[in-house]
Amino acid sequence: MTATNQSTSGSDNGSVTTEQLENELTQRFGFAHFRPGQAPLLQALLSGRDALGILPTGSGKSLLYQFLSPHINGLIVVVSPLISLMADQAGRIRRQNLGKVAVLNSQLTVAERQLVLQQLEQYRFVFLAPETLQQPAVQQRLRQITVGLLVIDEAHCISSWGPDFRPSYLRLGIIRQQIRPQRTLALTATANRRVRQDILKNLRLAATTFVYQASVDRPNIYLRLQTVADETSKWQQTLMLVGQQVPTLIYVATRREAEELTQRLDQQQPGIAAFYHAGLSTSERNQIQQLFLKNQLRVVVATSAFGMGIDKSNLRLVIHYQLPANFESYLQEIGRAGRDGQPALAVIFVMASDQQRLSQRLLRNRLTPGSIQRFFDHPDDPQQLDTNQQGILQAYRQAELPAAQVIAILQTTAELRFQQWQKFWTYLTSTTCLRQQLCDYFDPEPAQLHHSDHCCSQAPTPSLTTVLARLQLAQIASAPPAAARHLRQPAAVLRQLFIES
DNA sequence: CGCTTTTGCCGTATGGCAAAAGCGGTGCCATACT
Repeated sequence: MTATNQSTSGSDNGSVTTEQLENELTQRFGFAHFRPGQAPLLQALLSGRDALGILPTGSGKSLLYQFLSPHINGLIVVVSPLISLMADQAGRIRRQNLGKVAVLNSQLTVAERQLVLQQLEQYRFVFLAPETLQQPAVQQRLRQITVGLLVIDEAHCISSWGPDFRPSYLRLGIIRQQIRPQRTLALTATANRRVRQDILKNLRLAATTFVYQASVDRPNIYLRLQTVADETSKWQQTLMLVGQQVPTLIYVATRREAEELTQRLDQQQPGIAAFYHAGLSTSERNQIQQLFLKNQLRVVVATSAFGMGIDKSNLRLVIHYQLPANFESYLQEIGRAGRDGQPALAVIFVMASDQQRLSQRLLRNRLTPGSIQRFFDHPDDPQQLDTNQQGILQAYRQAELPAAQVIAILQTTAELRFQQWQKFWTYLTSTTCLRQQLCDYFDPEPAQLHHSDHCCSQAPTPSLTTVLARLQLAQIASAPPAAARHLRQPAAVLRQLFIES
């Protein structure tokens, strides 16, 4: 977690001190101190190096490129996975008057898009999706002008979405080499060693790239692994949790499950819950998000569609009613709790029957070597492929990859998904500390841990009721002032709560 | 992959049985329509 290999040549900014940076931070942004990782990443980038930053959710990743703006010649290009994320971040830059900003996506009319492209030099920041970056006209324009900084936001998408969902993510490295940015900054909240290597390799970043990995531990989130015998028991315990009357997010595996669980909750307490999945229209999704953010809706039952870019500070309870696919998803999803630094609870329910059900799901509906080959040989042959599968294969074909290589890529990805799931399952059914395991999985070096009951074998594990009684989630003020987000003592709060007398 | 649920048929009971179906989720972009 320390900055190493300070660059010594090729830059007039190479020797900027943390103190100088902090002065600038206070002057320009009004913060007294950097969050962990911000200063070393800025120093590396100012000295002309490329960088990869793995920083926890809500630790000020966008501040990095905002801060760098006056130190950089040329355009700052930010690659973002979601239109809503682009809109949020562009809006923030506009409100803070940090420079002229453009968003380049399908929400714009053809004329608007052409205008932005024509006047590209006049902007300070441009936000776009990897798909847009693939367009020849966009690439050509970016090659003509100076790109001072290329930012890849949510860079883990390269690894998690690239191979079998959004193949444009796999082409970022090639495009990067063509537009030749002066520096590149990749950012994410979750990346273990394999994902870090995936990101560096796919972006074609050099081995000298500065990598900063912060601890993934979120000490104010109490991790609870709850093994249940059957659906009835899971439902009853969920009712008890929902009875805490705090902002709650419930993750389920399917759209149908989200709707059914919402309906059952609604029968118990009408109006408290809504479901959220990608089958809803954009306006419905926005509406639910807004209600939830404004505390007018207490419970959201969601698929993995809910999360990225949603910044609700006072989420107190995240329930995994069904298991996520791997550690990465789990960490991302529980990470949405307690962003205000106040105590929060993450409960994950595990049933013995989950193992078979979920491994079967992963083994099913896969593209077989036969169907991939057939697609390449006879692209017009309408096989039993869904639109997503067709799109993926089409993209690989357009990238002029031979069928054999596509088969290998998709085979490896599928095997990896299965291994990730098995690994996650092993951990969920072991008796060692979940927090310890999360940190082992993500961190390069052991972090100082803040243990929850699950790991402390010397004491009997308290019941869920006891945990709830200690946490007193409902007593926590729902709307903390902005300053509370910089609070650095959640561990002390927890110690009072858990390590009593 | 193999287990559960639904369907279809029997032929007339409100079952019985076998065969067939069903079984994740994430979002850009385009283009063609009202």
